[in-house]
Formats: sequence, C-alpha cells, structure tokens
Amino acid sequence: MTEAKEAAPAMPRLTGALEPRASWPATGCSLARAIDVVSTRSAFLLLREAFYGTSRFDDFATRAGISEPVAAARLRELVEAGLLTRAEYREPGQRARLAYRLTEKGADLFPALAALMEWGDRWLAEDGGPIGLRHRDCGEPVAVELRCAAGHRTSPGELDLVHRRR
Amino acid sequence: MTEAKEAAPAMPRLTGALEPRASWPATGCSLARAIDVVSTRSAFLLLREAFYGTSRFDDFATRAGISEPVAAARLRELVEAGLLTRAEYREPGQRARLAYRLTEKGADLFPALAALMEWGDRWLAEDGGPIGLRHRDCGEPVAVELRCAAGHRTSPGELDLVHRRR
DNA sequence: TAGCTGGCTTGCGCTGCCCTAAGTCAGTCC
DNA sequence: GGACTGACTTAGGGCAGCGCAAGCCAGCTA
Repeated sequence: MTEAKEAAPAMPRLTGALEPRASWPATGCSLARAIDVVSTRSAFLLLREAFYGTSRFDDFATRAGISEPVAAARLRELVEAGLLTRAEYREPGQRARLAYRLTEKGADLFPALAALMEWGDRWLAEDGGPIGLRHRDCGEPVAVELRCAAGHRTSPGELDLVHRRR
Repeated sequence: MTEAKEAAPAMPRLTGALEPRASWPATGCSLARAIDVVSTRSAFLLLREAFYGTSRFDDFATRAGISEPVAAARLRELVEAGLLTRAEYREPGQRARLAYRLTEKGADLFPALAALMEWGDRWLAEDGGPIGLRHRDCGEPVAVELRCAAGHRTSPGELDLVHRRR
C-alpha cells in the first residue's frame, strides 16, 4: 500500500501479424484453454496437494480444505482432463483403495503453480510465504525464470510476441 | 486418450517440518492467496490483454471476449488489488480518457501467465499454439524454467520443499 | 443545442461453484 | 455378524460469475 509512483513496467512487444492488437482476435488462445481446464480455486488446491504427494480422496478434501462433494467433482474432472489418474492399490491385509496420481500432463503444470506461488510469496505474504523450493543437489533456492534457448535470462520488456505459422 | 501406462512423474520432496504432509495445515499458502486475487477466467483474460498492451475499457471487454458489466467489475477488482492503475490521459482535442495500465505487481504475474500459456500450447493446442515468445536481442524462443540460485536448471523431481523460518 | 462516443451502471435470469448434512456401499476387523 | 472405515453420492440451498439488454452521463463535435 505504498504511494504508487508507477514507472510503467516494460511489456512484451507485438510483432508482425500481431501488430496492431486490434487486427486479430484471440481465438485459440492457449491461456484461455488452460484456464478452462483449471479455472476453479478447488482445482488449483487439489493440484497443489497432488504436488505435495497426497493421493487419497479424504486427504485431498481435508488438506485442500474443501468439501467432499466438491473434491469428488473436481477430482473426476481432473481425471477426465488427463491431469490425474486413478490407480487401484492394495496394502497387505487391507482392501483395495484408489490412489490419485499426477500424470505427465498434470505434473507439467508445476512451473505454472510455482510461478503463482512465487508471486503470492512476493506480493501477498508478509514474510515471504511459508514454503520454499530448494535444489536438492546444491541447496540453493529455486525460482521461475524466463530464459531463451540461447540461455539468456529475460524480462518481459525484452520479449517479442510472434505469430506462429499455422 | 491414449492408454495410460504412466511412469509416475517425479515430484518435489517434503523435508523437515513439512514431512509428513498430514502434520501441517496449508494455512497462509501463497498459491491460495494468489488464486483469491485472480481466480476467475475473466481476470486472467483481462490480464492477458493488459500484457498485449490494451489500455481502454471497451478494448478490454471486446478483446477478452467478455461482457462490459463483467469487464467493469473485474477491472475494478484488479485496480483495488493493485495489479492495475487507472490513469487519466488526454489526446489533443479529445476529452480525457481513462487508461488501465499494469503496475509492477501486476506485471510481475507475467511468468505465471506465460507458464500457463506454455502448458496450454504443449497439451491443449494441436499445433503448438498461435503465439510464441522470442528474445528480442537474439531471436531465440523463450520458455519458463525452474532455476536455482546457482544457475542449475531443475525439474520438479530434483526439488525439496522447505519450511521457511517465521 | 442536439447528437455522438466512451465508459461505464442497472436489471434481469441462468449456470456453476461451494457448503452442510445425510445416505450408500463394499470390504475388514473383532 | 455387527461395527467400522474409506470413498464416495444425494439433497438442498446460497452466492458469485456471466451474458444480454438497457440506461446514463460527461464532454466533445456540428
């Protein structure tokens, strides 16, 4: 809540057929499609728990802090969307249970969740947030970065948006 | 919809006070807080347009493909949350208009949106998605990466989750 | 002064997300 | 064979997000 003397952050630049913005519709936008898959708060929280290693129905509901009907509905949707799989497993002397596990498609959302969490740590938490990521091999903190294929670390202002051939 | 012979992707590991997961609640989770700020589809789409350089009310509504009442409500919320600012500007001979611009806080969400878009490109688009990011200086494509402070590129399976001192 | 335009607001009704509370059902444990 | 547990489903109701269709107002243009 400091006084905003905003220095208008630099943004990506539209290039080629994308310029001006008014000349094209955003149909087929991959961001919109991604949001259609994980739009709800409950879906995000269930995925968070999946990344924390949760696999059982009741654990998902209580740890994500959502009701069982919502957990059931959302887990079903995430399975249908291919982000989770249900696998039967049986501990000795126990009856068969269902475990929900991330598929490769679901696991590949990790950077997006990590980026959101990092933003929340930076802008919404008083103390930097309760949970951090560390590289196991070297113990250093891990952050989300935008890098080009040549290895340069980039900021949004250094980027061009390009229209891919279709 | 291929047959799932999933090889269970490696996930981050809980360490220290975070292990086992059942021993702590996720109160104060930065991901949950971030989602509370930008939970709705319309908020994401408006932010997308802000990153594309849109600044006027009508343009936001039509380019994001949402109705004006929703655009008005969501823009107001995003301003209140500090992601956008309203600035009056006047072109010569025109009356004053309002421009919505990203604040530093809003602009800092770019990696998260880029990560979601990248995921959508990879898993939901047939052809890799309509829009790509390039590094202006070298022309190389840009991707979201998880890197530790020592510069190592990491995958989720190489990460530890740690509890930050409070 | 009358019209036009940008930037909204208001009033509807629909749908979807979410909650609580209660019920179901299969398999184990005692 | 009765209780228990995990994994759900069903029922009922509230509220939020959304679209459509109007309406409103300030300032500029004619």
